[in-house]
Amino acid sequence: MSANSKVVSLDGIKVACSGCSLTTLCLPFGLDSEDVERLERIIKRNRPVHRGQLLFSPGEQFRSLYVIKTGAVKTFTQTPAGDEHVIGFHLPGEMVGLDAIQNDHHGCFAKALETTAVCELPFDTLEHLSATIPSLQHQMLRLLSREISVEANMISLLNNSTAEERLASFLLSISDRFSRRGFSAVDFFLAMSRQDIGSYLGLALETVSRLFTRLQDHGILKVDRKHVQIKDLDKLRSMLKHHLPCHSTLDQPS
Amino acid sequence: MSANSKVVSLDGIKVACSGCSLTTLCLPFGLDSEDVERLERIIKRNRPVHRGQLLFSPGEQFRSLYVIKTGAVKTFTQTPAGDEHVIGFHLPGEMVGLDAIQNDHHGCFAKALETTAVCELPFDTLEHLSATIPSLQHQMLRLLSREISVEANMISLLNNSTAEERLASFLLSISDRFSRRGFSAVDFFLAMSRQDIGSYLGLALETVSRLFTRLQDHGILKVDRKHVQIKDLDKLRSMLKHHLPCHSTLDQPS
DNA sequence: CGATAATTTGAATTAACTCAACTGTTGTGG
DNA sequence: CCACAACAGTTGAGTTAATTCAAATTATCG
Repeated sequence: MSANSKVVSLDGIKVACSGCSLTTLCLPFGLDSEDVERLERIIKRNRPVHRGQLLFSPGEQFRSLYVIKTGAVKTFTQTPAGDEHVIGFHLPGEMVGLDAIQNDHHGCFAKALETTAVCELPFDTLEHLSATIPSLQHQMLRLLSREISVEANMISLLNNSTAEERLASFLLSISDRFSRRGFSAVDFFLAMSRQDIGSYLGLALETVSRLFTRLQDHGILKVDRKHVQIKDLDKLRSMLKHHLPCHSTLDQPS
Repeated sequence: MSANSKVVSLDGIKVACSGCSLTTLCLPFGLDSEDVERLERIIKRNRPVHRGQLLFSPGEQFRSLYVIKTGAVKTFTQTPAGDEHVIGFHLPGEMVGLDAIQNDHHGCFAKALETTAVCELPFDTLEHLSATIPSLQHQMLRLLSREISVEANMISLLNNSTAEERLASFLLSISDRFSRRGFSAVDFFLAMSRQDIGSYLGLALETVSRLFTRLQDHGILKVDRKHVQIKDLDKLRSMLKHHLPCHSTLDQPS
């Protein structure tokens, strides 16, 4: 609502992708330093988004893609009754808003789960730049394609897995994404509530809670509210080895 | 396996997007006639794919995207135990293989459900062409983005709907896609088996069968094996009005 | 025409859900 | 700074939608 007038000082400040720890996980991947510089120039630095604040809402005109720099964001829809349906969680290095390219309008909410810094990429400018930087165009297509693969995997998980396998898969995904960022793969804080996890995995929040307890009883996890420690990563992994596809396309770098 | 040597006569034959009834549903949408001509020149005409034949398999090098011209294709993965997990069904005007851009390798099988004609788009050439035709680049991004939206909708469906709502949604999707192609929205043949539908919707094949019977008993459908007639479209639609998101992004043209 | 595969239908089972009560945590205003 | 309200999480008990297993029936294809 309120305009950016109070933070003009931040506007136009050059964003340094080149110095960013996310550079190999993010859009600049595969670009040479000159092209990264051209990309940097179109990125808007935004003021941090605080817990509970929205990046965008359904129906809003699509102008920009957002890359999470720090923090965490959930995307979700809402029913007329007011129930939230969580679509996904977005961690540093991950892009939000890709579904809106389709028809120029956002189709979901994006809400910060904690204080979050984002890079804003005005899409029309990004598209123009893509046409002149082949590796950027390629990287854009890869990112979209990757999102399709990730979602296809999610569909497969929802179709073919028990509640326990879903939670195991979720925790391994979070673990993997944290570890790529250089954080611990076995000790982290979840930014989202049990309700959010349940909504995302198609489970009742009570089921999620019970599963955390059960995994802790089995010595696989140590759970203290949002603080999760994986005590037996191999056992957690073995929980979803069963009906996994032969050729898994996931877990490819960048 | 066998090379194209027996059908060289078909190779290099110009594919006429301009005369194709799918042109407004397909990649050429939004391109002017000159650009459509440039696109046509890179499309390979392939010999028809017969029922049961594969377009590609997991692990195979990604070279081309495919657009279904006529017929139907299912994409699926396979577990070590040999169980199929259906990811999606692809009807005329729809593209297959978008998930493989990500890492240059296919991650699933694509199998013809009936005799199917496809347009093959060599991806590296398509990418080069995109860089010089802004509207083609835009259309590519839109197509990928659309796929993301469709999959997000599927995730929401699997997370929040009963078996009955899933089947209703599936039938309405098929109906919609047929009607866009100029075919009847209320009278069509399903190319896929009950097993395939069940796998796609995360249901046991017996459940799918029972639901068809129940919808027929309620006067909503007339089902004779693969032949489905929708007798009460409004009632079918009302079955999934309940926990639908407020702002649905789906059902946008092209 | 016969064999194999696909579909339908029935009966019993179960994983996850809903409802409900309770506990612990967090943040806010007096 | 504490009290209390609102929220988030845990645990228990009973219910149910969809499953699995089983059997019968109907297509389809060589």
